[in-house]
Amino acid sequence: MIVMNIFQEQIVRLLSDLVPLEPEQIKEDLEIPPNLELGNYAFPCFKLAKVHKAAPGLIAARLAEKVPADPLLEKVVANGPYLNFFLNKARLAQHTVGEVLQQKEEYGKSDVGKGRTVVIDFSAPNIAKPFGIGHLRSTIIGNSLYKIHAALGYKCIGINYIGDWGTQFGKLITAYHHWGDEAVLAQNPINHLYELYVRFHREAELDPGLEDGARNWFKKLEDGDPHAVELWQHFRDISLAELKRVYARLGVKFDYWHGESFYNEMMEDTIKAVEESGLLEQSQGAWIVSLEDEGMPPCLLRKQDGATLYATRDLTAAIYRYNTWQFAKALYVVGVDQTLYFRQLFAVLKKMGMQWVERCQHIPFGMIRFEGGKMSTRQGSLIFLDDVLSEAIGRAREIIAEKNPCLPDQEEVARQVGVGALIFGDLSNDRIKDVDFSWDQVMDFSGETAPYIQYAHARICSILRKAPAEAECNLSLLVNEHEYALVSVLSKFPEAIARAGETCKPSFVARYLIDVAKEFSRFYHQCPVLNAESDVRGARLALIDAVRQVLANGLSLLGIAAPEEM
RNA sequence: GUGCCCGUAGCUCAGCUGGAUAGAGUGUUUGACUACGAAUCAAAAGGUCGCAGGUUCGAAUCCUGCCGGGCACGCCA
Repeated sequence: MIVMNIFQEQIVRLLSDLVPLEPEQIKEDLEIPPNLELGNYAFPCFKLAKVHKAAPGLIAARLAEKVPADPLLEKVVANGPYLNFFLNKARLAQHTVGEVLQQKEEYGKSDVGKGRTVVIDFSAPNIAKPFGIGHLRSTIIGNSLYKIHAALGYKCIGINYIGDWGTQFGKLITAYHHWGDEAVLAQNPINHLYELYVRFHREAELDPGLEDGARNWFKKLEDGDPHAVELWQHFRDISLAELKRVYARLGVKFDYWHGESFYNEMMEDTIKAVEESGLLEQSQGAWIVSLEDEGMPPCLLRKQDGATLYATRDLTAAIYRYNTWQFAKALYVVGVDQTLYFRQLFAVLKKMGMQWVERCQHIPFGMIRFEGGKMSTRQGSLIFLDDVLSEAIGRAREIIAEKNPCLPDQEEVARQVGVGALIFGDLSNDRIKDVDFSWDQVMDFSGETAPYIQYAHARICSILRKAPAEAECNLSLLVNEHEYALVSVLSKFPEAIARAGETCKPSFVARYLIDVAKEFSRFYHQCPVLNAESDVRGARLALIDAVRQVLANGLSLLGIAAPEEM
């Protein structure tokens, strides 16, 4: 619990006068009961029971007697071994709704990261391959982490470390020489490159000589062979153009497009630095850094033919990034399958004396599989992101045509809803879990989904169009069961963001938004707003305006739009 | 083979870093559009939290072992 509101602070203050524990400890122990009927906060008395050698229930009962009356609290009661705090509902409503409406877009943010920079490496698709849904995960998790850290006050640097260098380009050049067609390439560049890539791997199984050809061409590329460079440049340009189109559809932006090739000129310096630290050794013709003492396989920096590897470039990139930004954190949003690789990379940096390696963190996520199998670009069993987006948007378009045919700007709203559903489907679960791609799930817009949250938002907007919230209203009227539940959940937004940032798990924000939308939907069905008696109506308008604001702020942290109508 | 990760309702998943009767969604059954948008709400039914030990006042959560699944393990990225 790194963020406390004034109510929590007051409870800690009151308790620290009564209990032989440090405020920090009380803060730690303070918990949220399973449901609101048990109160807003609870203090378990088990630890005190040991100190006082008395039953926890007895201690709770004694404490309940001693806690002085406080305007922020409605009551404090002992319930078994717990001391339960019920907040003053009127004060909670005034404070929470007032704060949201005053801070607007700023509500939920904090400044814990003030003055610190976080570098986020995400998306990083392999150019020369179509953008599959595998890269989607890195893209949307990274995008959300960017926004969450920004909300926590960090200066964020988003880098798209595109895979525009490496042996794969040797493969592509080789394949192009064998089966490439300039006309087809001009007409449908991405598809043609994909076909070449798949064909290369199919044929290479029968003819291992192709792999040698590929390694050769990559070596030539690194040595600056004009023909190789020209082809590489061409493949890179057309792939980049395609990528930008996909990012626009997704609504994702980067501060830097420093791909692997960006670091080419610096790589010799890196290898020299490794050598100077006495780490570089030759083994079976390749140049490596041994990590035997760490219980890991060695890290390869140069192949037998002298060409560089992924690790060489990543090492270079890390050093460049630290020298450029002096980051407080560097996050690598990359799949779990590369866990060992990152441990190796960080171990080498550490051996080189780069103390800042402690600030580097691999943010892993589970694999996407399709019908039980791992998706593989090589085998061509890839699902194209573009197709997934089109299907999701198409589904949204259909539903709009059916339910809201007069909606203006239908195409854009369909994009917001369809893409939102896709993003939310991914971010709402713990990123470490593998996901089974299913079209059913992509097409399902009911239940715990982005459209559910967007729908709540749109309904609020619809009410507010009929009667805008007014500045003057009596928020202390918001004390019935549903209003209270809604106010309580609104007050927890800052904590949800803080937790998401701390753990680098956007799912905490996603889950939180479901709670808010669900609580709003209940309220909506039980409590009339427009037809309520005048004072209550004013207060409820303010309440739903606050809900609208929190939903919009939260969706934006996930990279999801909040349309006013849908 | 070794290491890391995962295993909660038919299915997909939450479970706030050890606490109060294990929660949602989906699917099934049923009810609600003559109140502000039914992409909604309400209700029923559904679980030996993989198995076995251990630590603890207290374990889905921590430790150990086993079972099942995934991933990784030198010239790909």
